[in-house]
Amino acid sequence: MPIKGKPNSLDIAHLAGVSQATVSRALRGHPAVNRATRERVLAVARQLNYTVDKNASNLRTQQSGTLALLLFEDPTVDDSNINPFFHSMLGSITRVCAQRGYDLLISFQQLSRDWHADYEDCHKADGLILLGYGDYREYRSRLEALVAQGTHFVRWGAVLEDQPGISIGGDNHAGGAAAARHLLALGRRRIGFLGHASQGAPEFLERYQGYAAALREAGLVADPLLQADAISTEQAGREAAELVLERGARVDALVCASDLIAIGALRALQARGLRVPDDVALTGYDDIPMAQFTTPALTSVQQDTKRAGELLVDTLLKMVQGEAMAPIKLAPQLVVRQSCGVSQAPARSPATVTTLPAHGRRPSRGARH
Amino acid sequence: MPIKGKPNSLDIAHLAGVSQATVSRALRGHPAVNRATRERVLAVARQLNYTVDKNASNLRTQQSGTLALLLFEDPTVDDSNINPFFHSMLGSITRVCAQRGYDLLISFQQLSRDWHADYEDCHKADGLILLGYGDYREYRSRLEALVAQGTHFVRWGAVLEDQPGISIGGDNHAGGAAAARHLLALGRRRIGFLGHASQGAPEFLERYQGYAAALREAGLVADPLLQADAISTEQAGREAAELVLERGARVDALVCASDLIAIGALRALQARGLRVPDDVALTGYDDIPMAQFTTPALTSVQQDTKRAGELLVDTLLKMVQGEAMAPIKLAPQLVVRQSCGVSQAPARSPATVTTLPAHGRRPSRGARH
DNA sequence: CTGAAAGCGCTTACAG
DNA sequence: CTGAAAGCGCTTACAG
Repeated sequence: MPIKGKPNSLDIAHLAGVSQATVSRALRGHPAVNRATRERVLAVARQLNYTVDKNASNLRTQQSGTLALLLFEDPTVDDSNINPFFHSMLGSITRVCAQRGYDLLISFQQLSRDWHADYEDCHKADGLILLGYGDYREYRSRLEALVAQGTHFVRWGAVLEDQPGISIGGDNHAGGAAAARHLLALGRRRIGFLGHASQGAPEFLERYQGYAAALREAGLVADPLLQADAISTEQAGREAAELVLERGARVDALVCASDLIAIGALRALQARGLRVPDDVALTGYDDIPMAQFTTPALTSVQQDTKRAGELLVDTLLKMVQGEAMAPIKLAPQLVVRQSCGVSQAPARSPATVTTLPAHGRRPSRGARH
Repeated sequence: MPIKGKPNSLDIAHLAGVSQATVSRALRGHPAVNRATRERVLAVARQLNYTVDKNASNLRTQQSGTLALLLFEDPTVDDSNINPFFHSMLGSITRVCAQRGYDLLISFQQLSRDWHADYEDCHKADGLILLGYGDYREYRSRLEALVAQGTHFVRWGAVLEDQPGISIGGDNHAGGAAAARHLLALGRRRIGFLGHASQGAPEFLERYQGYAAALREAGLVADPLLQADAISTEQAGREAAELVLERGARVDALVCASDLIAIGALRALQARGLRVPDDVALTGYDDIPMAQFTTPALTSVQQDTKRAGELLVDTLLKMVQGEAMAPIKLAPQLVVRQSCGVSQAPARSPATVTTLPAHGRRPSRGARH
């Protein structure tokens, strides 16, 4: 065997005594190839450690067998600390891609970069998965550009009306409502909300609206004095909690738009000598791994990241194949721990999990509408 | 503009009134191109939203501008739970790749899969970054195969003598010793070790050896009754702690080979009614985010994942360019929290950090040997 | 400074 | 069932 670089299909052809076209067919399992021929070719290929050059085959077929995951982060967030919620999404997406035989390209983009043309246009990926918490108003126009170019993409985030492209997200309204109802059922009445309740953060806004709706159901009104904006970081949570406390209004519970916010709030409360849950009860959102280690352990709204990853990948793959797909909302689950005080449910396991019906959308497998 | 698919360089050439070769040169910033010509080409390209087809250019140049990150996990680990330590490595590697202008392909491989030919051979990546905790004996032969094929790769893990390829890793001996010395300084004498102390897990073995060396320095001997094997999961940690306790030998401290093991041990101890740190002190390893949220917060040995990511990527990139590189050991830091009891150091901040000198290797920037 | 031409390694109609 | 040939979209000597 010559000690040249990687062998190509012509090398295999010579050694197997067939044409290069036949090598290609044999390797791809083309049905017309004679069985004996195919086996000869495969044997030679294996012996030479031959693999098909992806650049060449992709160029020829005009597809890449690769998906790109683009993660946008709030620029204010510390570079090295990706939101833990995304880790679990990433793990799930990676595995599903592998199962489907696709490679995954990943990139942590800044909103400022000119990403829209990056991957699919240059044929490095067949489609894009967008993940992130940037200001929705800022990047909505980017989504429109992607749609206009015919780029295939799915996005994790709030599922809104009249949205460019396909979004898959949790039912944030149901999740926010569940957290608030849980607190109401435990007798809390002065319930605040920590997190951006604005158009720029539609997921948080929906959680806020769910929270407010639950209060209304109970004949209460969401008190603006008990709400403070926060992005999804511990520090922002701490500052938001301090802001609410400084306003002096009575508060006996805080629904937080994320676990990181809740952890920050927990620290702020404890620093003030307030007891959680005795003085102020707390709920988080996402159920990141840390939630079970805080003291008290955090009651949180869990999103099914495993299923989310599957839906994102499979939806995108179908879109790449030309199918028209629809947005999907996933039902969240309330995970009850100790940060809200005694639950009425008998605490048999360390955490009690309640599945919530999705709000307005069917959460079932492959749900479309 | 015709509504055909993506424009190619010939389309640009026609519209700019130049040859296709000139378009290619202009786009790549070739110095010989006339300034006015280049600007005309760039203007047309921008207008048509043209991007170079990577498959074509990679095929032509025989390189990909892409690195592949292969993560191996212990097959016994739950699929959805990647070791949190790897998350932070992953974040760091991703960012460095982006900074260096490289794309990153990621894959969570099972050891069983035939990965060695996967990425570089088929020209999807110029080099491989290997990350993982599989059994070292099992995959050492794979590393040898990679070396034999001339594949460019770097690996995160124990830096051993006579190792195939280039490894970059923490100074585990120094880390294990630091944890044990800290406990010794606090008056503990019956110090155990939780984690695989075998050739199959060289990082854990080195930590164990550091621990044993520190005991020897203090005139003590590592008691086999106080050691139990564990892979890096909470459950394994719990079981290992239970095993040690069941043996009935007196124990007043446990050095754990990872934070997950320590968290499991913490739960096992507390379930038995033992107080941490009063009855048994505990140290972890890796300083994952959860370590600061346990009660008591976990004293741990921190690895500089940011720097590790930089070194992995930059070393690999140099290897791709033909440079010969050497292994690197990174100095770890002891992060003191509450799980070992009162520290002699005045606890000014919530955590006291001590940088340790690397053991036997220079930890300095770009260190080689 | 620019163009014509070769060629990277495949896949896939088109013949036979 | 198999081969000869075209062509995917680039980059880069080679001329001029």
